[in-house]
Amino acid sequence: MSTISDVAARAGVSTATVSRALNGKANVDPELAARVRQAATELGYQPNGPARNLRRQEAAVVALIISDVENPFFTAIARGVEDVAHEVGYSVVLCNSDENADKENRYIDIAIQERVAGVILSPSGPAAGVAKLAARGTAYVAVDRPLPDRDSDVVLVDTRLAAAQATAHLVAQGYERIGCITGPAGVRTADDRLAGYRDTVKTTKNLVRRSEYKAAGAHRAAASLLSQPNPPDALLVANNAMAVGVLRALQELNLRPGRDVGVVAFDDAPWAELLDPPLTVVAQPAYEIGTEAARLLLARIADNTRPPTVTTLGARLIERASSHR
Amino acid sequence: MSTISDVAARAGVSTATVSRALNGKANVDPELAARVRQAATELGYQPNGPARNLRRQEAAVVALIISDVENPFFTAIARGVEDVAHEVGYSVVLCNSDENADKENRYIDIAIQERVAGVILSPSGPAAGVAKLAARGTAYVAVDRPLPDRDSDVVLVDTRLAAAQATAHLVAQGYERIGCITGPAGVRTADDRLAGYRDTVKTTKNLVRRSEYKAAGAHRAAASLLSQPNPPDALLVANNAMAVGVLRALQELNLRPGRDVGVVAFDDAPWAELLDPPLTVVAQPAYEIGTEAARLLLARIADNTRPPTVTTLGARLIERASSHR
DNA sequence: CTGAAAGCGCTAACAA
DNA sequence: TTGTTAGCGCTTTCAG
Repeated sequence: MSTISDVAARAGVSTATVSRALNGKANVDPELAARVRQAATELGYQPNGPARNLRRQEAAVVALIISDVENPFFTAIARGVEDVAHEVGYSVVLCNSDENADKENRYIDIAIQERVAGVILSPSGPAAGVAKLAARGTAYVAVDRPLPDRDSDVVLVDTRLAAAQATAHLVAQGYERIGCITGPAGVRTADDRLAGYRDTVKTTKNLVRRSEYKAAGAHRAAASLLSQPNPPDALLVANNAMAVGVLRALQELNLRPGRDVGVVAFDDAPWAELLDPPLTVVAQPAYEIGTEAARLLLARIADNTRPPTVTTLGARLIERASSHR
Repeated sequence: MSTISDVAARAGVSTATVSRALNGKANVDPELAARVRQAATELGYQPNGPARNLRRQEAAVVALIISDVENPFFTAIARGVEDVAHEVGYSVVLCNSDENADKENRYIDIAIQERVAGVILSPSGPAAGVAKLAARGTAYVAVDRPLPDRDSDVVLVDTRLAAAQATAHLVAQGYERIGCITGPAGVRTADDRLAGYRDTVKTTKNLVRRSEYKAAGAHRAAASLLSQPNPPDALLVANNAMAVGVLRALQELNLRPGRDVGVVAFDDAPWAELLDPPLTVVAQPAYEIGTEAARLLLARIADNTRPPTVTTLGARLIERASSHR
């Protein structure tokens, strides 16, 4: 593995000149620069990242810590982040925290140790790790959920409003006992979606269930809700994975979405239209969350003293037949 | 940001001792070690990764370069890799090459520059970048597709056999003009799936289409196939995203899967069962591909002289109604 | 068992 | 414009 001094020797210049030439710094004689580049190519020179990062005290890398790699909502965010970061020469590393505070903290530690320039994360709860980022002055921004007890840049979706509108849509369609299946208490998006639902239907009845943001939990929740003496005739479901569980429960009970039980779920998916009946969804602007978060992070890397901002994006109800009688 | 010398000073020992204590090396007085750990905690010491990696000439990180973060097949692989790597103290960084040779090469360069211990990748073609890994002696293993012109450890699925079996299943169900929609020529999985199809149905008719491994391309392909004078009565579809496009085309033409056109697609998905009729699929053992690849990579990191191995896993046909008349 | 010190490869003062 | 040189923070001989 050749080093900068090999290149310098071959080009007949000093290592400083090689460094300057290869990093496109001004004030290098074009002819020397050419010689340096040639020597570098001939040797197959690859700069030593750790050495560079050690010297610069920072790596041109941003870490993106998301709570579920298998959730298309988060992977779409990842694309948004990547596209913006790459434009300005940053690499993105994706870390999967799996909704698990330990893993999240572990990845935050790694990010700190590797001296990444910044971190974007979807916090899985009141994360102790984030305090470390703040303490070290590492730039970070939260997406999808705000950080409790901490103000930072954050990019959110107005999910409470979206939930309220989705519920209103079900009301408008003539459903009368609307239930809600949402995520765990304490997870902000789960609480907000429930709050939006309650903004629209004031009900004291037992029409709400919570579970993990997963299909299995939602399946149980739906089964329990629908087997009650006085079951709901419509359901607001708080994410995509949960929708799968709910729809499966409906199938098992021989209930047809739309006709028997109106269904609206958060997050659009390519297959939502393929269902019979097609699934009504609240589409969140995931890609834009990513691009916006990346832009904020870059701005904060450049200047960590700027006041924290809250960016709220809107969601869009896409009406399909699962919410029509 | 405190350094190892801060810790050393506070514990009243040398930096060498701190290093030894914190890295769990033998031969450190337990009492000193305790003092060191305490000092480290009090200072919130986080080792400087770049410095450590520079010195060690290697980072305890493996890079996973996949061709599509939004494809559940690859994210399942990612989980497999993570689970194995974490067990032995390696971190995993996920890079999304987007089926794009430039991005892939770029990520390979980054992996080399950052001196990662190894690379797992799903090659998007004859990648020049891989030669650099080999030249540098960085361990790597290919998943899903072998590397042309290069023998390395590789973890594959016997996708040709699986395609042949899936096609045979369609034949057994009484379909008589079976078509195939597969990925781009030159992509090994696409070619293999087509070959498996041809192993079963010897046809000279115009029943094959290729497109990107995406919904849009498959949609066009299906539309073109089905609007022929003598259209197919069944379709083998080479991946999950494509299945979405094909099913959409069927919907538009008012053709019902199973009854009108038999459909089998590669890759299972949680929503496959929700469709009406449910989708018959060839389920690939994605998670196991990941765990196996990680194990091979670890072995190769330990000993790069071992002969390359080819691991082939089987796929499983899951029969559902879309392939029943 | 512990400490002193060299040096990994690079960049950025500082000099020339 | 170019070169010389001093570290960045860590691990690891080598002495003690």
